[in-house]
Amino acid sequence: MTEKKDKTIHLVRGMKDILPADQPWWDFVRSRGRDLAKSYGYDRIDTPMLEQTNLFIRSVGKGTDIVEKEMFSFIDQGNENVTLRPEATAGIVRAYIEHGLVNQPKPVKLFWLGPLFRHDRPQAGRYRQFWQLDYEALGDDHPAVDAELIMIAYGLLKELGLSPTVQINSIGDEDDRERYKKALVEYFRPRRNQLSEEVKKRLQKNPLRVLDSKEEAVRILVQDAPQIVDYLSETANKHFVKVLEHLDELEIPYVLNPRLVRGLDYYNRTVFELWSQDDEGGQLAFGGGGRYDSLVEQLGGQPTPAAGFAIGFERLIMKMREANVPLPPAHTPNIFVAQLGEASRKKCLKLFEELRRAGVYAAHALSKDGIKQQMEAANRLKVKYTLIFGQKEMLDNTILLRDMDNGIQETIPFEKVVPEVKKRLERSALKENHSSTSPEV
RNA sequence: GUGGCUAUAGCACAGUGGUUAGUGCAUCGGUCUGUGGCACCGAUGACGAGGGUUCGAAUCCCUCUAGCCACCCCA
Repeated sequence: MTEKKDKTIHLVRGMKDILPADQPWWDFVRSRGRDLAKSYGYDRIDTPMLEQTNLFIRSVGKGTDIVEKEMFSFIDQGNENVTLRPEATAGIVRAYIEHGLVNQPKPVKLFWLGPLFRHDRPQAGRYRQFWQLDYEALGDDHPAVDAELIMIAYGLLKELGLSPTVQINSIGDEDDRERYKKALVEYFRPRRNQLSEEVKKRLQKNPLRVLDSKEEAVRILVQDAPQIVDYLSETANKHFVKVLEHLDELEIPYVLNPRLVRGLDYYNRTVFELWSQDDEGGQLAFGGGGRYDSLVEQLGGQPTPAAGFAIGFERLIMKMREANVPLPPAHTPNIFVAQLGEASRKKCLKLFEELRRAGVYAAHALSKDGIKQQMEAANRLKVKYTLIFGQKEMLDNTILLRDMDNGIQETIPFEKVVPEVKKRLERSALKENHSSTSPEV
């Protein structure tokens, strides 16, 4: 507890600032997500960060790690047990029920985007506050819905410059899963001594999760274990086949992964994940989703089939950076207003504002005195033109327009500066569109 | 939640018991109150925190904190 350092306030563990330099990546992902939502007819919905704790216990599932040890939960001043949302679907479904969205034409397609909270151990690409975007389609049990969601998720990642693999499986309906779980437990019973305590516990609590264990011994055993696809009812099986047929038609490559299960209890039938191929062969999930046909009813709504997926921002952006994915061109100022002397400074702030109102993206450095420093600033901003307004120009009622590429300067009447600048910028923008073949950076 | 590794300016690094902790980039200023990219000069700014060993600690030891890696899990 010393004087200086310990008073420094710092980031809470697992939290992250998204600095101006990071924003282009985030903007890119967010805007692509939003654009796609629009073009597929998914309407934006926002839900609060804080929900009743029970919402997640009832949806995500009591036995899951998320609920058991990762939720930021607390009792508020009104003695209510609340939780910072650890995932998005539960809140969306709650809103769907609470506001009667059930009365809208089906499927009700929703797009969601925001921060989530899980008290996990932080690691690269894993934070305690992290962002996801979600697409959810409620009220339609047709396999085409599943396929469309996969198409969107896959397409979004492709548009962001990545090449994901689609991992897909069906975990059937509840009866199917019950029969399968029994078979699985039976398969492992004679092999119990090869299992760690951890896996044994999981086998009891949530047998499906044994399938995606990373323990070498378990992985080997799992290879010969019964597969859930063999336990699907006829309807569930048909559903799955139709989803796959759609994907074939769409020419979306996928990997049938009989060991794919998801960490939340509410899923049934189709489950899928989108993986990046890591150099070392390790897999990293960008996101995933699936059907959750009983969740709405479970949370007190009418029986409503539904499906959705979520994609996490942090890993996505991490991989995009690694892959040097080109970002859309940044919106930067294209003209700089430089002044010399007190009187000119006053005029220049006004001029800057007039340019802005006329739709010209201008910049200035009014606090600087030297012309040199202002030119430096203009250069750094990579503006096309710099306007120079000093004593001489003020007397003549003119202004200098300097082309920053070739250094050519022209004197133009002060009153005409705004339309003149506009005209020139428009002309050079046109020229660039015609000549430039690659939209760099 | 478990185990391991790491922690030096905004960033990338050097310094492994001995003056005032260096370098590059970045930032600010000067050479140069009328012109940017170059050059030169200068300035700002750091040993994660606390304790211990020692004449002396960025360096060795302990504790805490944080990050990273592998688990766990997931996004």
